[in-house]
Amino acid sequence: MPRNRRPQNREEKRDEIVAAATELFTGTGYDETPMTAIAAAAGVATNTIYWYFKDKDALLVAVLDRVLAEALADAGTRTDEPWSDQLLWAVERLERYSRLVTVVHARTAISPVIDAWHADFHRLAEDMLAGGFRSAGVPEESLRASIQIGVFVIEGLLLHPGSAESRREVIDLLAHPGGDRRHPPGDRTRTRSGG
Amino acid sequence: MPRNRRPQNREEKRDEIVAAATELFTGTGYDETPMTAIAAAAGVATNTIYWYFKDKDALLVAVLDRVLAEALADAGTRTDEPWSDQLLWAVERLERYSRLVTVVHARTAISPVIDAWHADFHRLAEDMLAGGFRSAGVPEESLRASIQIGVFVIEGLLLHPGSAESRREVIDLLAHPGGDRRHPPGDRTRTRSGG
DNA sequence: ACCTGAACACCGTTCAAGT
DNA sequence: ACCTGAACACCGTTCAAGT
Repeated sequence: MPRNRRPQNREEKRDEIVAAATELFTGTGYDETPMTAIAAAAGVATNTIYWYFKDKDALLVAVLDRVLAEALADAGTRTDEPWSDQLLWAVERLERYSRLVTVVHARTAISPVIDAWHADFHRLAEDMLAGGFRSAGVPEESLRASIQIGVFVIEGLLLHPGSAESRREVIDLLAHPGGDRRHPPGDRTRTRSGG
Repeated sequence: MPRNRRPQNREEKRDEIVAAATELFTGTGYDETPMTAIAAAAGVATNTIYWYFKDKDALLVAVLDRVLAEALADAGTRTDEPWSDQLLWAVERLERYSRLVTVVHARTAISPVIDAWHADFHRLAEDMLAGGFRSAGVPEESLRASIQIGVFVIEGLLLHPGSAESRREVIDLLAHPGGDRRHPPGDRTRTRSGG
């Protein structure tokens, strides 16, 4: 009996469970998918899931990690595009996970693992936004607030999926708060300064 | 037997149930409070709640209506203050309901009543923000996007309660996106807008 | 180590029965 | 019309028992 056959199967079966949970959590919803459904989709007995994961929240964390890693890998190929295009792409890329966004917020209040993941994710998002805003010329004094607004706007767009047009409008305004540097929808002068 | 004694008691008991649910939903959480706890707090049998409300979601809607009506009544006394102060006040006033905000988002996907309430609420918030942004001199062309950003930022502040300082920063930047009209960091005196 | 059938505790909701 | 005790269906999790 080879020593390392089991461990390999273990990885595979774990992945199958996470894959099934990802599909069900994003498509049907976390509260709406019983553990029995995940088990059935993965082809194991319900309680087998508890061999691989402490509880349903731990499984959710595995799903979140998986989904985030994929998205980051995709994003890696786009770092040379303009700032607002990257933002727009990220929002559209993540929109399919809007149910995960809401459930993370809902469970943050009660599940320490989800809370920790949520905090980590915010740190990551803030770091990425900091780079973008700096490159867009946002002054250092308003950088922190701009980042916060950026995070909230992105979350908002994910939570309330709307038309492509309004998405573009919102991202443009977010990425170039001064009003300049905008790609002209039909060129226009910007109305700045108090009056 | 007086004809109208019963209806009066009915109102009262309904109110007691809603009051108990409000306290428990905001303090403990929606998913975390069983119907039995609400019934116990209101002094009725569990299934009596179902005489007054179709189901738990309908009770949640009653809670939301109650809480929103109170907040709007409070807000009515503040309409003469400057725009960004009103915004800040609203956020701080609503912060105690952050658990309601998350549960509304979570249940919007599955409960038609909650979905309808949520849509109504967004319309209301957008109307109020439209007035504020217009008075702050936001140009008509970027008004729609500004309103959306405003809604997202307010929701974000409610979902992620932070320090008073960062709250103020974010609201200031949101209310005066041009960058002018801001109170200088050291100085506490407010530059009254409009002039 | 890995997997399972059966049971447990809990919860939203319903029902038949009372006044 | 209003209220209730008891039951039902469902779900996350655990346990004792298997390999």
